[in-house]
Amino acid sequence: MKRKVTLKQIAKELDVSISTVSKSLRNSLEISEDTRQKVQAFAKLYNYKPNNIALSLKNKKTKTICIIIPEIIHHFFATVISGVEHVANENGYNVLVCLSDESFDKEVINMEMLANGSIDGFIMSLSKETQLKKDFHHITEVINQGMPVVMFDRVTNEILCDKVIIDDSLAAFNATQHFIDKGFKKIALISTVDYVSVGKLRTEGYIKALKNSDLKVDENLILKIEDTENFEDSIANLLSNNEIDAIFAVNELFAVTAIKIANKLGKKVPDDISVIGFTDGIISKYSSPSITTVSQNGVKMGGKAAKMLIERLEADEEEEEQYRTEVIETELVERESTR
Amino acid sequence: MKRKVTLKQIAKELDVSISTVSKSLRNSLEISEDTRQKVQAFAKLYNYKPNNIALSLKNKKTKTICIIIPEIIHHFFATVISGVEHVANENGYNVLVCLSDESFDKEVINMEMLANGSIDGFIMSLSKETQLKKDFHHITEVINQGMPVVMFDRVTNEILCDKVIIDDSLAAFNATQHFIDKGFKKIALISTVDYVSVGKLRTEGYIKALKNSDLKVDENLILKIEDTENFEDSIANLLSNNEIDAIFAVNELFAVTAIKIANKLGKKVPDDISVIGFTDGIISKYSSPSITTVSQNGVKMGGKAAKMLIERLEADEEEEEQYRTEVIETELVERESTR
DNA sequence: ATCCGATTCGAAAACGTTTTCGTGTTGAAA
DNA sequence: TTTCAACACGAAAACGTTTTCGAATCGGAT
Repeated sequence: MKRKVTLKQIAKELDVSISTVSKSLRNSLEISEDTRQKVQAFAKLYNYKPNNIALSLKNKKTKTICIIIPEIIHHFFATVISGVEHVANENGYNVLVCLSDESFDKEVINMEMLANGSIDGFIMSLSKETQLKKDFHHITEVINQGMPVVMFDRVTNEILCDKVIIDDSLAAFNATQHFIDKGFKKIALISTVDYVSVGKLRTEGYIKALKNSDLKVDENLILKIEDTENFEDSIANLLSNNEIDAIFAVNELFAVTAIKIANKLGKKVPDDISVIGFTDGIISKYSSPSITTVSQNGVKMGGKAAKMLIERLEADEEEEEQYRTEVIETELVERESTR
Repeated sequence: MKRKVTLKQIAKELDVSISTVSKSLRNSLEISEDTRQKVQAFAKLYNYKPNNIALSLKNKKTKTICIIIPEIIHHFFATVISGVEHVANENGYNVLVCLSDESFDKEVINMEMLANGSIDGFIMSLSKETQLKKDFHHITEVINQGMPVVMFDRVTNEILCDKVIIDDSLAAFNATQHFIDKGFKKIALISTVDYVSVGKLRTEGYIKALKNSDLKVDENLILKIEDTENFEDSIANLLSNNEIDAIFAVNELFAVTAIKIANKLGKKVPDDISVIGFTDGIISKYSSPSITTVSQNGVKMGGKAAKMLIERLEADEEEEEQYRTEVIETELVERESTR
């Protein structure tokens, strides 16, 4: 086992100074051709690689960014990481992944733990608990220390920073409008409780579309699911309403579960009921019938977020103070669950 | 914006030495009660947190581990990360995620880039290309430098290190045996090409089960899918054989696709054909019919891998040279795709 | 007054870099 | 021979810690 070789060791071995070794390896003209060659050959032989930690300490840059997400088992978040990772890698950055598990405390601990020089910046999506508590002091603190933060998907207006979002309201509006255009009359909504920002926005879009077409907004057709809830029963209850001819669900899970329960209740999808989901993930693609869905391009979102963060990191120091909010386009992917 | 405060600044401000500040904060008895209080109060006021990079340099420990996986959009790998992250966090470690994208080069680059002090150890699953090339020099090199590596799932015998695997062969054997026990005669296999280690092992288990029950191994019932292939047609071709009454697929995707194609060909699952998949992921759970599958507990695998790595990191220096291979149990989860 | 032990603190090294600045040597020009 | 630039290299600081060791001060005991 040969330990990593350092500048000091090379210097000692070749009987020159550390500075000479360093300069030689960076091909400084200050050093004679002879010495440079000698040092470089020796370094190559011993497979010298500069110690990243030492460099980080010196440069005050770690070339590492951290992404904090509520859950990784969510396909959407996995795609976001993928996008972040690729853009980061292209720019010579590494990606530290932290999971908040939808917990406020874990989010805070993670941020505080890493804000001490370990990383250069954050990309994050708020945990449900944080959204519920509306306590963002940990984020403000980090930003005040001069560390850039980019929020995506689950964001808040209370923090000023770069953001990457989709227009949840518009996307929901379009999905609902799609139903309306096809002549559906009783369009149900399966959403989350309102403190989840995206759930709220999607609900708003749904309502706006209905109102826009002078359709009645029927509270009985709107189901808002609590996080801890066993939602199968709630959905079954909703679907016992035989008038419903279309369902807009704010995520994949709700959509596929609705289809499953509809089947159990003897209703065929899409013949008796049409279903549109949200988030174009694995489930929508591979369930049968495959599910028409609002596609939310996670890879693109992550890539954009990483790009914004890195640009800010490499900007000439506080030059552009302007924060931007990028909107990623969504698209309705039509599949078998609608007719 | 207030920048991070350092020991030096505190020392200057309070007109004591850096050492005194450091010791005070660590509550050393060497320092008088008075001074300690004063320093601690000041540090708290200015929200002092030691710089992690400086600590890493000093301690030669980063408290960061890296997990290299081929793909993150794979639900299984996402669950593994989840397991790794949680165990790591419990032990005060952070997790750096690297994606090889199934590419040998990216795997090598990632490892070389991080083996220079950035992290304390690796957890990894081989990329397909690496398995194909059988070139593991980058891994040996890292291990030779004294950096521990734990491999999981896609491992190789050519590297000596800790490993976490499932008994792929046994799991496939059991799945196939399950079919045999139920009286199925024409059991098809949808596998990957042999250089993917798990594909090969699962194929072996399938064959072993058949032979064990004196059933003929019919090459026409075995489909080995190339990575780049458009496999839908191949599966359709396989299923045109009307004798087939059961299918064992080595992953979720093959299983769900087989079901879809069977449906198109007018065959009902499970009435006409039973299907067992591999990897208990989202697809198996939420497709209809839901898919009977060999459950491979990714969270447990990741957790175990992280535990093994951390134990080795914190062992009293080269004490236990013994490498271990842990086998995570699999389990057949029966759902609607089998009768 | 002297000595000794305890108490309290600071200087400095160490981790591995990069970079600035200074210094010594060489050669050629005066 | 002197002078000066060019050349080649080294010392040291800096990044932010921790820790070892030495030193100063003080009180009490002799």
